[in-house]
Amino acid sequence: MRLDIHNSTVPALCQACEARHGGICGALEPTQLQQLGRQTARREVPPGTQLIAAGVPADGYANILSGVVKLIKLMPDGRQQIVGLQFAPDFLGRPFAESSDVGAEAASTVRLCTFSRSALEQMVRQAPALEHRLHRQALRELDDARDWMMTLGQKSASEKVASFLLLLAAHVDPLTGGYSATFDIVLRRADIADFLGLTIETVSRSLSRLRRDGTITIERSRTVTILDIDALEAAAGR
Amino acid sequence: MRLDIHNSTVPALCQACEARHGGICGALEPTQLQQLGRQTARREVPPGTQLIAAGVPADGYANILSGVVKLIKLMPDGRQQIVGLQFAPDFLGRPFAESSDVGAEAASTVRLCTFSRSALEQMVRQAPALEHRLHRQALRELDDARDWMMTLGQKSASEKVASFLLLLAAHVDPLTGGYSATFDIVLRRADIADFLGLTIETVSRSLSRLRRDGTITIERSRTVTILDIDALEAAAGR
DNA sequence: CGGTGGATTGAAGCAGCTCAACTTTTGTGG
DNA sequence: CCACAAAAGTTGAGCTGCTTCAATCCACCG
Repeated sequence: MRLDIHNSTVPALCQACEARHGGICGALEPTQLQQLGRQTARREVPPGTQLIAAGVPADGYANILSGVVKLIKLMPDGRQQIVGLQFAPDFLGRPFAESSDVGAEAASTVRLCTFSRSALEQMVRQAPALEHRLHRQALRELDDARDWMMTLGQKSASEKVASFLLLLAAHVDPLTGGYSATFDIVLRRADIADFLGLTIETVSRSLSRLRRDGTITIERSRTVTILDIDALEAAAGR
Repeated sequence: MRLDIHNSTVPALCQACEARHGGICGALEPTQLQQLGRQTARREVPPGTQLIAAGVPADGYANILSGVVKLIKLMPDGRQQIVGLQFAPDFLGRPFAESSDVGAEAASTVRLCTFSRSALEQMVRQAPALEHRLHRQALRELDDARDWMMTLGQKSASEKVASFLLLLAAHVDPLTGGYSATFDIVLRRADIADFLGLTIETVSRSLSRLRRDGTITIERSRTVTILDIDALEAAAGR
């Protein structure tokens, strides 16, 4: 594997790009990567940065190279729901629409490979496989969204929190396929609450209970170690 | 509009097909429709028919010609969440996957235009615009799913029920773009409860309150008339 | 008619929310 | 490195909205 990664015709940026194989760029030929490479810019943003504003025409798209991005929906009265988390090497943005009704915000320090709407459209025209990749990611996100609907609609508070920890454990490390035993909760308690449809107090109580039960440990409110993965899965309701 | 609908090169089936323009087949040329037409079968199924079983390799795909289809996710302990409703002229099925982890069940009498996996794949190869249509529908469903996550996670019971009525009013009539003033709730109370993450009793109480407030009327527990659309939207939390 | 499945209504219990006090962590300046 | 302030998280106590359990009502159909 990775035989072609040192091919000199692949742009230097893309050679080292973590999104190269898992993300949408894996659909591109070296010459196409070169072309796209000329139109991309790397960006590193601090936590809290607004990446896409809901309802506002977006300036472009991006691949996530590292970090976690929150997708947020807002109600007129200020209530908010986090409708998804995105990790490397996900594609970020809403194709075929002027604007999206979900906002995107960096939950951690996030590194991005950004490009314009027209650059993407140009690449799609030249490489139909690219639209296929985008399509597959959309379907994967749809599956994820429906999974989470199950969590939001049917699970109890403690099941929700356990499910959230499993979600993080499965995604924070883009390289490994399975669960990470130790990882950082990059979200604040308020964000977790908005993701789970709970209050910060209930989230905190549920985490404390998991710790008291010996299922996990938590250091400085951020670093989680899973001590008993079976117990955690059971606590998540499956 | 509809100038080409009587073109004799379009298969008779498709000429009258309600899914023709709004659905994915709108992406096809008459000759392609002819070709697909030879590989499709119409089917009419009664309420309750299992159309797609979760986790089981699906035999094929379909367009919904009329009726309502429930998308259902199940937990090991039997709890279930309806993760979406599909109306004419939606495409039904999960492209690019052997099986889906959501099941599909007819909520009303449903008329379908069915075709095999290979027929679809063949058409996609010949008409890239078809994949584009499928992609757009996936993105629309993703938007819908995220909208509903907001409802599930943040709204109160009565807001959920009002949101559900607005959803139905906007979709039961595939022809009009806006809300229908009068429509049938095709789902049973138990289904509504599974869609909203509530119990049947709470759904019933919320409906009764909307009726008592003069916002809607309900005949024989099934036919709803919206008397005050503004009040209903306000009750839905927007 | 009577019977059956679905819907409504009532009363009591409890899971998660609200309000409030306290603790831990983080950031800043001496 | 410590002192201090601000922000974030935890814990407790009481309250409330939804669920649970149970009785009744209603539409439909042989």
